[in-house]
Amino acid sequence: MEDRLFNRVKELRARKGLTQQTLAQHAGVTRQTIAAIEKGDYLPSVLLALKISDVFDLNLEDVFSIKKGWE
Amino acid sequence: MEDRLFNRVKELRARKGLTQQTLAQHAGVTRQTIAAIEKGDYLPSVLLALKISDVFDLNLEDVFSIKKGWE
DNA sequence: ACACGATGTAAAGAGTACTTAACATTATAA
DNA sequence: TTATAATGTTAAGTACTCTTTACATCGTGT
Repeated sequence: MEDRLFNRVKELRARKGLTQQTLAQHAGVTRQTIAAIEKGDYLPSVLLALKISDVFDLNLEDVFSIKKGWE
Repeated sequence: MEDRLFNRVKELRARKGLTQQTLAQHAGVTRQTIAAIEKGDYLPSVLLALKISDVFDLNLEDVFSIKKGWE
């Protein structure tokens, strides 16, 4: 049993017309960090996930969600 | 400007009558990890924060929240 | 053709989340 | 007293988040 985390950062960012750069600045991280999260390279910390959700004016659960799966 | 994260894990766990051990099992981590989070030693990942919130049947924001500060 | 903004991607290093293992204290119960 | 469950705490090690630097591609505009 392995849980994965899905996020809608790329979609929501595009919907708001934000560049990776500006989202990164608002969240206090680098552009590469945003790119890596969108790509699914790794999961953000709670702090960063909360900041990103703040930028989108959404609850964290609306941006990041657990998908339970097997193996 | 430095942001900190506060959590109500210890309070909510006590309210539910859960031990660190059982909460840890439900969240898929060790007892020491729960203890460290309650103590404020470090911040959990989003995945773990979501799992813990799940155990309490609460939104993540009701368990973990950013406190913005200066210096 | 040339420049520029946005994105994709990769690698090295710093810092941190989490595990495992250990030992200690306290409270409750047999 | 002896045992057992719950918690506090620490240390070493592994895995991962995030930064910095760098180079490449694509699309738009001049």
